[in-house]
Parts: sequence; structure tokens; C-alpha cells
Amino acid sequence: MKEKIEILVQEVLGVIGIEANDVTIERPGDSTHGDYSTNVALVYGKKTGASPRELAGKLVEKILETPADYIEKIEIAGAGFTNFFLANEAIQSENAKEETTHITKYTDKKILVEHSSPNLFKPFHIGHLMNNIIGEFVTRATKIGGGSTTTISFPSDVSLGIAKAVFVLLEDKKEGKDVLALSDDEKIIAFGEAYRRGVAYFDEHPDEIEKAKEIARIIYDKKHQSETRELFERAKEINTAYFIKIISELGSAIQETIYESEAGERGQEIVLANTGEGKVFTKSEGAIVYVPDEERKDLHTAVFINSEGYPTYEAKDLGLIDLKFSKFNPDLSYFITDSEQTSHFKVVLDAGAKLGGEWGARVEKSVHVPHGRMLFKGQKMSSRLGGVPLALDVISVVEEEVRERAGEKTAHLSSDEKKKLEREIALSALRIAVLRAKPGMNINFDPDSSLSFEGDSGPYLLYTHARTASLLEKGKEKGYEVKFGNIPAGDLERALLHYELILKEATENLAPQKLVTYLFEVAQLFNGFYAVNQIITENKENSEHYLAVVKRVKTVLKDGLWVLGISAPDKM
RNA sequence: GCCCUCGUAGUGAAAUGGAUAUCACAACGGUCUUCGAAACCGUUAUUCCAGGUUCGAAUCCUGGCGUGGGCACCA
Repeated sequence: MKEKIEILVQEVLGVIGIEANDVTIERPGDSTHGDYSTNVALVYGKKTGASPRELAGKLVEKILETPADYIEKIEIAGAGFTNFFLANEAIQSENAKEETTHITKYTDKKILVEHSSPNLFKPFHIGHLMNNIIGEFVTRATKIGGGSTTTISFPSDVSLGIAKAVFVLLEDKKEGKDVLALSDDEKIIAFGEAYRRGVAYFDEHPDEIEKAKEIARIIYDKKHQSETRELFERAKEINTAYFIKIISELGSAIQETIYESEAGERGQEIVLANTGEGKVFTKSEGAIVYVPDEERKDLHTAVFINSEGYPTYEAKDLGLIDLKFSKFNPDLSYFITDSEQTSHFKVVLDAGAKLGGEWGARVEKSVHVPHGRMLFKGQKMSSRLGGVPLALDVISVVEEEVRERAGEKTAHLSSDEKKKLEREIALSALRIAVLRAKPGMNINFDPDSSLSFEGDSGPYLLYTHARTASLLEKGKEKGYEVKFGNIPAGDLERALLHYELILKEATENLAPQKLVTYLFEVAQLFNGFYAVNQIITENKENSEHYLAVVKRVKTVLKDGLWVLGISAPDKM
């Protein structure tokens, strides 16, 4: 519909003698300004010397010479806006469409999304949760846009930090405390503790650092065989299994893995092959560094290979890009990380672009999606690991809140059903709290306040969806069909009309907040409508028409929530 | 010190350079013997400061103040 009007305006402007290659049709902020609006008269009025309202007048006159059946009326308003009001039938036929998508950016493209990358010796914490929420959105946005999307994670399996953790675990074993003898949950905590203790130990005993370096050499060496190597391998296995379990509990999935150890090797090769006089990388103080161009004030010099000959994070990310493109050859490669890494990636990509060959295109196709921090304010939160709340602990605190608010409403459910529902509602609260804000912003999540459960919240959308499901069920029982009748469209139908366009904007620009805001609007309009109108009555025609509107509301909510990573149950 | 980010009611957020800045929470006042009150209706309240560009600025530019982050061998 938007395209139709766009073409119409463009053609008519051509007849008037204005070559308009930039016609924007938008949804007005206020429904009294019509269903679609254009500002072409303001934009081109000045260029042609006519006043905007005068030009708008001419435009409307010309359009009305050959009236289109889908337009009810056209008005000129404000400084010279041209507002289009759709005919009732046109609104209904848009809302009756089963499936339409206007998304073109991802169609038939191979897409790689890297998110939820764990450090295999640290438990999945609140930062990973944040990362997963954004990553899952990017994954689904590209999928619904027709992309062939592969998810990938980049676990950190080797580093001096991990070697320090292994050192501590070996020392524990000497004292008779075997980490492998603990229960699964305790193991995860113990690994995290060991990481922290290891770092602390060598901060206090810097003279013993050779011990950690020796272990580092062992864990880098895949062929080595020893007690140390064995412990490391077991820990890697256990942590990997834990990671997969958590990801699936979040309703997410990771298909592919590239380990940091692989990327490190590859990165090192690339850097070494491009080091020297007149090349991309240069030697400095025993290390190999990249120095950006003078005028790039936003970039900094970075070490790629340290003076001990090991690849740093920078080289590993360069190697990772190489592995991603050589293995998957994506058309678009997204990677989601905390926004603290923004300047790091700018440097890595800038260096990559200078490597020549395919690298220019690879850098073009690589998109860093940064996210902010989640600040969890709950009073009930206890952190088990040096101040950082664990993902599962955060979720269970939110589930507890859901349970309290549900009260007797879920009493009839079996305990398994109840658990599943509580998880779904809790995750909807968390996901909406994150995705309602622009990516990159920090999020304050407080399960003690109503912000995440009432009004603009995940549970509000789930409740509204369940309400529509219940109505459709009632309609079915009554033997009513679902079809639009001869009843004029109100604000709700006029809002529903725009779903596909909002979805396009939200997915192509990776702007989940646009979709969230829109879903709230639809839910509010529907709930307001519901409060003053009886949907199912003895009047068959009216009921069937209303049910058609309800069905469209349900579809929009269900589909929209899916893109956000949220499953909407029919009952709650 | 340099670079990046953000600054919108008491609080949390929204707004491709567009029309009267939107939504929620909190506060106050209403609505359940009828389709789900995790809901609905009403009241109060908002663009950090100073310049500039523009027909039009929360949005763009310059300067200032403030937040968060980064700045050589951690990831």
C-alpha cells in the first residue's frame, strides 16, 4: 500500500513537471492526519518557487483527476503536508492478508550471526544474557527477512587467565579437593571461582608467573599428554555442555563454533605474513602492532602479537574473521558484543581493510552490533561470583516474581506446565526490558518494580495475546466464522495496517525498539477496544467482523514477539 | 589528557530533520454478578546549558557541563 501511494505521488509530480526521485511516504504520528502522509510539497515547494500549500493543492487536484478506489480522501494540512485516508475496503484487505513481507535486505542472503560467546571457565552471567537477547533478535530478524542464517559462537578456551585457573585447580587437587568430584552445578561455580582465584593469586605472587605460563603452553598444545592437559580437557567439556544447556533454556540455539585457540593460530599467521617495512603491521618494543593513519583520531595503536610471541585479542579477532569467511563465506556477518569493545573492533577492521585481496569486501560485510550493560537492581539478588549475577540466578529471581504476581491464576496447571509458563513469562519480561530500548543503551532491570510486569512489559503483551486466543476459541465454540464485515475501521484497524512496514524498519535497521513500541500500541488499542465493546454477541455479522480484527491482532502479536525471541502461549 | 557514547516528566523508555514531543511506572481519583482486572478510564508532570544551520531541531554543526566506556602487550 505504501508503495502504491509512493508511485502515485511520484507519477503525479512528474505530470506537474517535478522530477522527484526522493518521495517519502510515512505513517503520521497522529491518526487524525490520515493513514499515510507525504511532505513532498514542503521539500519541492522551495525548489520550484511555489509555496508548499500551493504545490500540495496542485498535487491533490491532479491525483483526484483519476481517482483511485483505495483512497477515501486526501487532505492538505499544517505547513503543506498531504495526508491520505484509505478506504475501508483497502484497510480490511490489508488486514486480511495472511502473510506479507516487505523486507528485502536479507532475502536470499547467507548470514552469519555470532553471539553468546562464553569464556569456558566462567559461568554464563548477566552480560551473556544481554548478549543473547540482542543476538537472538538479530538472528530472527534476518531469518524472517528471508536470510539463510547461521548462528555461531566463539568460546574462549585458551588464555593465560585460563591457565591460572587450571593452576589453582591442580593445587586444590594436591590438597585433596578434586573439582571433578563435585556435582555439576557446583563444578561450574568452582571453575568460575578458580578463574577469579587464579588471577588474584598471580597478582599477589608475580614472581611465580612462569608456572602459569608453563600451563598455558600445555593447554595451547593439543598433542600434549599429562594430568594438566587432562584436567583442562575435562573442564572444557563440562563447560561446553553447560553452555549448550543454558542457551537452550533461553530458547536460543547456536549451530557452529569456532574456538579462540583456532582463531589465535590463524590470526598469528596472518599478522606475521603482513609484518615489516611498508606492510600493515610493524614491530615495536618486541611486540607486533598496528598503527592507524594519523587522521583517524578515533583509532588507537594496538598490539596484535605480544612480546612473548602470543596472539592477542586483536590477532584472534582478525583470525576469526578469516575463519568465518573461509568457512561460511557470508554475505553479511554480524557479531554481537558489549559496547566496551567498540573501539577494539574499529581498529581490527581498519587493519583488516588494509590487508588487500578479499579483505576489503570482508570488512564491508562485517557488522559489529554493540550492546549496553544490564544493571540488575533486585533486592533479592545474591551474587555468587564476585559481584556478577549469573544468568540462571537472574532468571530464577524473575520467575519468583512472576509466581507471586500469578497467585492463584496458575493453580490449575500441573507443576511442569507451571514451570514452563513461569519461564516463558520471566523471559518475556527480560527480553522486552532489553529490546524496548535502542541497542547499545544500558538497561536497568528491577524485578521489584512494576516496570517490567505491568503496562509496557513482556507479560502485558503475553496477556493480551492470550486474551485474543481465548476470544477466538469462544468464537469457534459459538460456530462463528472469522471475516470482515461492513463496519468502518477504527484506530485499531488503522494501526494494524502498518505491521509489515514497522517490521521492515525494525529488522533492516536492527531497531527492535520500533517493533516493541508498535506492539505496545496495538495491544493498548486492542485492550481499550475490548473494554468498551462486547466482541462476541448474538449479532453474528458484528461478532464475525470483530473476530477478524482479533485474529489480526493475535497474528501481529505472535509474529512480532517471535522476532523478539519471545514465545507467546495461548493461555497464561 | 585524547577518542567514542549517551543526556527527554519524580522513575524507566520512544520519536527516517516534520504537524500539539509519545508510552509506561510511581502519585491521586474511578471501573469486576456479562467474552481473561497480569486489564480499562481520568488528573498532574518532560527535551542539560549557550550559540548556529533550516520553512521546520530532542534529532544536524560549534562550544560548555554531566554520564558510561575505551586509549600497547587481559578478553
